Amino acid sequence: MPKLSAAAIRGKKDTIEDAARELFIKQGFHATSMRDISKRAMVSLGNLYNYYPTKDSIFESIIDRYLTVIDEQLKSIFAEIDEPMEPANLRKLGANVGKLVNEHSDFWLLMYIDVLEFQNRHFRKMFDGITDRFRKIFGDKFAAAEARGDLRMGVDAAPVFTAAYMQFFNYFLVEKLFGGNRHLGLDDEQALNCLTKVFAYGTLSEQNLSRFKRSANKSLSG
Amino acid sequence: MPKLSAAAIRGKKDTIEDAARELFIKQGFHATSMRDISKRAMVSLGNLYNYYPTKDSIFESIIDRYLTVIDEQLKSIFAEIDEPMEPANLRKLGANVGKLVNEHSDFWLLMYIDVLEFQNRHFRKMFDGITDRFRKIFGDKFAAAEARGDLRMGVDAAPVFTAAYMQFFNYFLVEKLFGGNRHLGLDDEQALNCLTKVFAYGTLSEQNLSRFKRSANKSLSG
DNA sequence: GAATAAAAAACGGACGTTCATTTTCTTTAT
DNA sequence: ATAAAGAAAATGAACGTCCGTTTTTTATTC
Repeated sequence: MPKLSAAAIRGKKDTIEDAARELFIKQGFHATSMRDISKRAMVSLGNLYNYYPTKDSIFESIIDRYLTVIDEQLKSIFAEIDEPMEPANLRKLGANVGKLVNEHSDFWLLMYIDVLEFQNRHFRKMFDGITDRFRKIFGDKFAAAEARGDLRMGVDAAPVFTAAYMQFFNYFLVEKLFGGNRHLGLDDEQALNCLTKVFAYGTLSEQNLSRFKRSANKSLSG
Repeated sequence: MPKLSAAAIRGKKDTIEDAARELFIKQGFHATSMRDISKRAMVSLGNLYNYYPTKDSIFESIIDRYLTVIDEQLKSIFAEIDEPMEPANLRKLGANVGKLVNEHSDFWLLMYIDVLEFQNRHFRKMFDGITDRFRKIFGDKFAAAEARGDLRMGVDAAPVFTAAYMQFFNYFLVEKLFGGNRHLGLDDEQALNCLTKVFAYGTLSEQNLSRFKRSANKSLSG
């Protein structure tokens, strides 16, 4: 047999990793055997070891690829935010985070596997120094908003923006994975409105708020 | 041998469950064997089955007992809140939640085990309908605050209080279990102040805020 | 037929659970 | 007072199965 093309190898790895991911998510890492993976991927048990040296490495490979996908999506989410503390933008952030959580809930389950079985080795970077990262992305916007007097006196926008980001994340994760069906007593749209309002009123200066109240209040009911 | 007293049985179960809990948390449920548990609890392998019919039942027993402990602590945390939307009380809520998370981080790891390996069967009740529960506890307080004009027009206090509760929880969980060291760029005290401020300014009416600003602003710097 | 991929078989060990056996301690009989 | 009896608790070897991985064999393509 001739050597497989890089594309063919990548394709086969994809089918193996798809199968493994589905099983890891459904029943956990330790409860999933290499035989389970080989059956679902329709590959012989021994052949798995032509592609991965160990079972752990399959998990790591899945995470590595997924992390880059999520990173890209996050980047594009942040890219469309021109004025981070503006209510409409906060709400859009929340909606996009919701989409990210719901469309890739697998990924977040893998994160919990990582917390439990690998001491969160692969996912640490998701949260470590996250406020500083936001400061790098939006630092000038934060400063400009402060200079314009958009923010209340003494408010540092970076941790508040981070808190909003985390709150949106946590809201949708609880909804999706922890069985908190409508745990805020609101549907997703209303919850987004409610949270957006809290963070808007929580940080914006009164002059800015009155402007916001006139222009957008009706669209954030609930 | 005569029958063991109920207290003796309970004592032995405690030592078994303590050992099992430590192992489950350190290395996960599936990675922990009955032999591991028997060794750490200094009980013979076979004897475990005089106290528990299966390995799963040990896990369930641990969770059941822990859930009641946490429930009690939560109850006492809520009991000392007389005015739920008042900033000082929100901050105290946050501090108490932080204590709960840090002193019982084991428990929350068990929750992630439950999410992954038992479809969150045992923990669902933690979040299901949580806003309604807060409405039952604080409903009259919420109504009174609204009647007094403490809240901004159109603000429903229940979901906001829930959001604050969840935010505090999430903040400390990320700090403790997900390796987000100072992920808001602040220490715990400053983070509590920052989050409290957001939720206070996010919900309180302007007349109430100016009162609050005069009296307590200096104590919530950061 | 040389080289590589795929499949199958085999390996040593660990798993959850069962069970025959031994130990422990109260109760009863002497 | 002490020994025998008996019931419950504790033990650890044994069972059958499955695990991750390695090795051997077979199939495929040039």
